[in-house]
Amino acid sequence: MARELLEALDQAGVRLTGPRRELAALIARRTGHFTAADLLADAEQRSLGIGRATVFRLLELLADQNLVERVDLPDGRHAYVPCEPSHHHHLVCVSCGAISEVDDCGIDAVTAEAARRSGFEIQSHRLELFGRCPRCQNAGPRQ
Amino acid sequence: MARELLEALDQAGVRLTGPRRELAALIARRTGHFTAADLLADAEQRSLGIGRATVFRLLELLADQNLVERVDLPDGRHAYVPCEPSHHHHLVCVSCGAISEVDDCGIDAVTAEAARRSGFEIQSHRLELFGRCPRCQNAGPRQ
DNA sequence: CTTGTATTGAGACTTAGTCTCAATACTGAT
DNA sequence: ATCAGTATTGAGACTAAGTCTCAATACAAG
Repeated sequence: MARELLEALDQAGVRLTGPRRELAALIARRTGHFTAADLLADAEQRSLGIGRATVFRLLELLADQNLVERVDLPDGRHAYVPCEPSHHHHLVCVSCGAISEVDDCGIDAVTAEAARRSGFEIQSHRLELFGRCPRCQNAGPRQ
Repeated sequence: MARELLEALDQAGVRLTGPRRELAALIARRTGHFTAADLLADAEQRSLGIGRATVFRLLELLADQNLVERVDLPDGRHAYVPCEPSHHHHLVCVSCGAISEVDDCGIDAVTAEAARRSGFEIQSHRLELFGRCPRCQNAGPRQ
């Protein structure tokens, strides 16, 4: 998966540098969502000597490329989720942080209806679903 | 509208203090969304001597009471929107910041379908729509 | 009025993110 | 292979966003 990220970056015409390869590997081995701080901590723990700015810069690059999506958690923090470049939405598990992707399955009708009612010209939308993944449901009763 | 906010706070059993009255008035005279920093700037401009902490504390109170909703702007900033306490979503004008509320109009079906496909037990969701309001559309071509 | 307690402002502190700049290291051309 | 030009880098200063503490204040119930 790190390979996919790197290939996509290559496609985008940016240099495949050491820090970028290392960060791609760190992102690949993460499960679920993570914050910039998480990634930074991973890098520091391994003494990779990667600066804060580099982490933010890479995340921005990946987000521009739609290889990673920014998610706003219910508590207001910003997290990132590695994902397919096509348009879709995320289901976020509030217990373990696992992420599942869902395609549009009907949202377009909702946005069209909202546009009709309000007169707005809708340019983009963001839908985030929060709940518990199947594993956490099995693992025990609601925390 | 400031009155409504204050009444609701009173209902909630908190004290109706000077700073809270003043901030409620400032919120009431705002149109569209605003950030904590905006409110703080309003207060400072009028030399109300209201501290930063007080502003954040009131916003949190209002959010708990669903009198104000937190919106994550596309650029990642956090904003607040005064609104009805019932569940609904917001249309945000990216030109002027105007806000329009839309009720669910079909989202529940979408979340139910997503739950069915993924196995998640969905607890909450957040939908934000971004575009241009009718006024900005008339005001001129896309910026 | 008085009194108990919620609320306050100040400002230190933490966390998130941006910016600058000289040093480094890719990469395509030779 | 090596070279040269330039994108990228890390360090750390900086800004912005938000939280926390604590002594002082002010609300509101009696």
